[in-house]
Amino acid sequence: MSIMQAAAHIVLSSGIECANTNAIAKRAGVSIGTLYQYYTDKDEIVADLLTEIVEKRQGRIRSALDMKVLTGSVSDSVSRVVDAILDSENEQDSHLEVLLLPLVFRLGSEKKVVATTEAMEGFLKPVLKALMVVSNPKLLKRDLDTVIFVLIHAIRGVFLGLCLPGAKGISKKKLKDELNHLILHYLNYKTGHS
Amino acid sequence: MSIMQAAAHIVLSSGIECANTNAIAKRAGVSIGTLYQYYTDKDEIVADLLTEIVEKRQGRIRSALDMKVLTGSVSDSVSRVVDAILDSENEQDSHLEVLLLPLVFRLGSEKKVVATTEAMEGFLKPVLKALMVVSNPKLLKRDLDTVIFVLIHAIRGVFLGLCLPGAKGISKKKLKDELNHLILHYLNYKTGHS
Amino acid sequence: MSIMQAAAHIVLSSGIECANTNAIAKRAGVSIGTLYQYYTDKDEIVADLLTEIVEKRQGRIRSALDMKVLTGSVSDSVSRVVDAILDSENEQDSHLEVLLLPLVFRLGSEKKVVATTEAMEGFLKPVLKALMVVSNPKLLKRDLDTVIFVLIHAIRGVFLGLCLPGAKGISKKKLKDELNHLILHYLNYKTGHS
Amino acid sequence: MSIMQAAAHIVLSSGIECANTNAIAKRAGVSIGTLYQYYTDKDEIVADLLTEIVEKRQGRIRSALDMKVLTGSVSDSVSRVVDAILDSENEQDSHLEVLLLPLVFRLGSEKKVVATTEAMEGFLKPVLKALMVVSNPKLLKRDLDTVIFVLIHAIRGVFLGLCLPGAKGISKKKLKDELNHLILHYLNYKTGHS
DNA sequence: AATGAATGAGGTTTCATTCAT
DNA sequence: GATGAATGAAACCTCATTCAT
Repeated sequence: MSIMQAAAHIVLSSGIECANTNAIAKRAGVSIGTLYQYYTDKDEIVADLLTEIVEKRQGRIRSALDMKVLTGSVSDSVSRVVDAILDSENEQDSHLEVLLLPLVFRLGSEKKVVATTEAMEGFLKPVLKALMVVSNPKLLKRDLDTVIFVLIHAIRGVFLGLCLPGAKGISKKKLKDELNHLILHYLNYKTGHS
Repeated sequence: MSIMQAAAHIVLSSGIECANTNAIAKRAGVSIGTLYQYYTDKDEIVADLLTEIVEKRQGRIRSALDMKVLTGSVSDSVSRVVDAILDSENEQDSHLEVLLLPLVFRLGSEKKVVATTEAMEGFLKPVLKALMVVSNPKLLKRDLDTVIFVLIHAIRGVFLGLCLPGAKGISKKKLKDELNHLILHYLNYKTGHS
Repeated sequence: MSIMQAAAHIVLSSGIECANTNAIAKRAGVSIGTLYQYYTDKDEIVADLLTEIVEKRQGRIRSALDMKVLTGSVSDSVSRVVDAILDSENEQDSHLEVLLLPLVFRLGSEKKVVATTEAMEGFLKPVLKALMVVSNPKLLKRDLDTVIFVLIHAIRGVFLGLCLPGAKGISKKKLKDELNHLILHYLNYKTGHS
Repeated sequence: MSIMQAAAHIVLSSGIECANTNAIAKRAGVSIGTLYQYYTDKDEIVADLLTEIVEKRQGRIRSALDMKVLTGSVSDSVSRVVDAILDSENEQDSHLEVLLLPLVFRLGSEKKVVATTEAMEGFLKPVLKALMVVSNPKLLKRDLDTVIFVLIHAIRGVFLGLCLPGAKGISKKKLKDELNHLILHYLNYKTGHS
């Protein structure tokens, strides 16, 4: 088991407070000395783990949109983005993300951290902006930055909410439908259900 | 300065990692012994701080809705809730909430923690449900629990997003407008702008 | 409840580690300040408690022997001493004594401590010595101090052993018989059973 | 100096209250961190120290009896046991035992503690029982468990008494003689002196 | 490269004791 | 006398990190 996997496993199964470097090394089956040859310090392990998760999701979103933005309808694009955000190859990645979030605030800015928010925002912003401007001229009357801020954080809130205790009974399929609904209506499009 | 205020101040100005019991006691101008006469352990300090913030907001929301839900229009109710959530007597409360959130996961459930999510959810859920059912029969065709889940976490996401670095340029007024817009359109109401 | 009783109660019911001054004061229904007006420090509380127990037992032994040593037989005297040691007005005194013993070693010698051993030894020694010399001339050939040392610590060992977990099934009556037997045979007297 | 030796040394020279983990580590010439890599907590140090002492004595008693119980006389067996209990390779072990005894009551039962009493009792009980039954049929009329209880705690009392302040003038040789005397007479055997 | 024993700064918590009211 | 909030020295223990092998 890699050091990264070991860290993820411990955080998920025992909580952040158990994820100390000695425990991670032990679980990874390497010595603590070896761990420190691959990572300069603990922060780097956390940062890398977070980065990995975020980049995985980013990749999914990117490939969901590639080449199809211009050709498909806005509604299709939105649907693909929602799928890409809510589907996770590794089911536990988003849970991990919530658990690691705290540590982001501890990480010095000089560290190579791609904070999850910024990552999501940084990537989605231009895509959404383009999408919106092109396809719905009415939006130009509103403040685009604010619209995007609301959109991104609303999506993100729902996404992270999935990992909280209150999300037990929620069906993923229904959630995707509603999220599509939310986005499209917010952008003044019609959807199937209403 | 009270222990609670001292804890809040340190978390906000220096980060969670600096908020150790000695530092809190020092900042509060009391001895460490005194601190431990008021709080049984560090977790309780965090829990109480979080509870305080959450309850303050809950109070605002509650009084924003009291007596006016039935008489006013849905659009007015939503607007009042949004105002209550985004306005903060103490400007820094929401920032603090984001910083403390992580620790909720560490806190044993036996502690008197009103986790922020649950608190918001627990209180808003019935209000929103009533509001929706009464005023928009079309919603009955959708799954109400999922709708509410999306609504709450979307609002919450935007609310918490305000404290992240990316929110610098966002005007609160515009944000409120957009959030109202988001909610009402999601619930199939019309608003002024679109 | 007096401070002394409170201390005894806590030690017996919750162990020495729970018997701190604050807990004792609380249980006694007085403030910690009041406690410190009656006792100069914690050691004095322990010392007084121990002294109380020891003196109570000493009183029992003394009155058991008073006036009857010269008139009765050795066997009767021994029997009375054994009774006096093993019977306890307060059943829990000896248990308390074992639990407090540790603290004796902590107590500075300048404190008014009558250590249990010394107390028992100091009082029994002359009595036993007189008894022995008078009634069994053969003993003079042995080293009286050693004989008494063995006797006292053997009795004391059995007495304290009563409070240890292994003593559950032991009947007090049988124990007294055997202890009488032990002592008398050791001093070369005959008893009823053998 | 090993951690164990350091702990023993401090307890003997300065008392239990000075035997804190920092002092032990310092005396042992290791860091406090190292100490905690070998022992999970302070209780374990005490428990191990006690266990070590008890097992050392147990070993002596065991080897004193091995193979010779059946062939030799009862009087020889008793004499060997007494020697094994009172002789100590390390002169200070029994003193240490008395000082540590108190702490046994504090130690959770889940700890690997072989409490001295139980250890002594657990081992001596069957040996003594066998010895008695085989060699003195008269004893069967008495309650064997009580007899053994008295014997063990009497021996133990004398043994531990050796470490108390009152034992200064006692010669070990004379003491052994008297203890043999005590035991054999208690079991209705005759010895040389009387 | 890999190891893991050793480190020690620093965190949390306890509790005997004081002293202003 | 009585009170009890406040004190702070000192205990226990953790864990990120180093470095000799």
